[in-house]
Amino acid sequence: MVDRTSGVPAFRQVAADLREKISAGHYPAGERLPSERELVESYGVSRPTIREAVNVLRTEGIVTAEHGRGIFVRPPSAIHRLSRSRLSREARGRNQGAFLADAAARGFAPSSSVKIRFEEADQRVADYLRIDPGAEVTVRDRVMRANGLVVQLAVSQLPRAFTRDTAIEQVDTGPGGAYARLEDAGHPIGSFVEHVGARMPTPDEATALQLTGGTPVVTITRVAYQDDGTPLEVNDMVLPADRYEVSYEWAAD
Amino acid sequence: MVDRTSGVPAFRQVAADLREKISAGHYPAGERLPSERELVESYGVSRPTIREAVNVLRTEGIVTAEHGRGIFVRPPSAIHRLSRSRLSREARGRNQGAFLADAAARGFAPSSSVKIRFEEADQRVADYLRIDPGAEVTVRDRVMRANGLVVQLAVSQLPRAFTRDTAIEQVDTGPGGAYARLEDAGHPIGSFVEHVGARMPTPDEATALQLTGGTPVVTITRVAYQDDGTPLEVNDMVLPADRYEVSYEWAAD
DNA sequence: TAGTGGTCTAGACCACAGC
DNA sequence: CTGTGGTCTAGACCACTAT
Repeated sequence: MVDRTSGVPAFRQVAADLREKISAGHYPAGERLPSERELVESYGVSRPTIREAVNVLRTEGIVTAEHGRGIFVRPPSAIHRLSRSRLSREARGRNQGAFLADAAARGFAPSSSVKIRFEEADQRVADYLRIDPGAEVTVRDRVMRANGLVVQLAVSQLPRAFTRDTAIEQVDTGPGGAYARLEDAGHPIGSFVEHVGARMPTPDEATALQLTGGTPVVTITRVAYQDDGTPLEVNDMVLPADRYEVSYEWAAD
Repeated sequence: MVDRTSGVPAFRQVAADLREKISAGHYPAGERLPSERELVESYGVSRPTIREAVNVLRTEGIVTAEHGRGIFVRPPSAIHRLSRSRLSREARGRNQGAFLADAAARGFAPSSSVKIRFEEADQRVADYLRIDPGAEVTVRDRVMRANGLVVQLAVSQLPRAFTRDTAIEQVDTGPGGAYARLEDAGHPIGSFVEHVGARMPTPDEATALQLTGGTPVVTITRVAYQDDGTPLEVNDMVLPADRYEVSYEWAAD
């Protein structure tokens, strides 16, 4: 029931009550909540009010609604842990790059599709790569899946001058991935910088990543540098925040 | 106007149309949108439908609603850039710790409030610190502000054995901050690990950080290790995703 | 005081899931 | 077929902002 004198909106009281019941284990993970019409009865408010309360919990990522089935408590997602060691030369030597290294370490079935195109660099990419805006870049647009589920989007851009006549311009970059091909072509990787942020997904990203409710995405922009400091690649990654944790470690200085 | 035959819900059509007008510059950043009642007229739908469309944009962080004033296009936020150099010994030598180093670098007026308490470590913290659950930890609960605006929450926990009789148990830890005091006490910092993720804020966090609409938070769990590998501190930070970008750089290996 | 967003009602019909 | 969530209407009243 709802306290009409408290000044707190009814839908917030309902949301708070359901949130508390969920965290107290009254509705365990995976469990179905009472139907909206049952909640209308038990809280004594109208259905739009119940729906607004449920929307609060959906935006918080606590529940998901399934059309025709009900409202379910969202189980915690399996977390992919990424650490910088995924980019080590040693990992490249063993297999085909960062994503496959993660798959091997965590035992999921990886698959990915790649589209390759050639474009003129926009201002932002040109700044990262220290080339002129409009210079030609090779764009590798990747969708990565784990057990069929899309888990990562990545758009990698490299100056075309570094990729011509290499397998980087092919769908299959071969063992060790694009970084191994850069090294083959006389561009030894010297260092990486990753810029990490988070935001709400665009509608396109939400569709591609099958994001329900209020799940944010983690964005990582990685820049790979040659050992003389020349930028070789900028890679924009988008990951569902509920399925990833990224770790970095370093020695104090 | 809305196409009733397309199968796309009316509120999504309205949201998509407004989104497009905003990104096309028809409504520039900071601009007020037409009022809900005006939108009712121009799209030919009911007010709840308009409100649902506006809620989509609010969840995406594109607009904010201000009671009694209107709906406004959200300007991009000033970004705080954090890099690992904020934790260098050299930065500690210059001032009073990571947050003040950021303030000095970026020229905002920093302020913070600290609450100190002593607790028994929970399982998660005990795992990080490699101590027994229930062992006493010193908890430093900090709220950090830039020009008066809350920009960061941080809860730092250290085994009490390392903090007894040090300024870490005081509100003011002195020059160089808690890490400098640990080093004074014979615990030289050897390395750091940071685990980065993102999620929607809890209601409490949304209030504390004054988050409107669908702004996610970036979470960073930092563990500081002594040079012999002993964990010294675990620090859970919560930052508004629209105001922060965190960077890490390292040499390829 | 007028205009704004915030909340809420009591319905209606549709689309999907599952028996 | 029944029950579920998804969408939508046409109002109503409240609280806040600005003039």
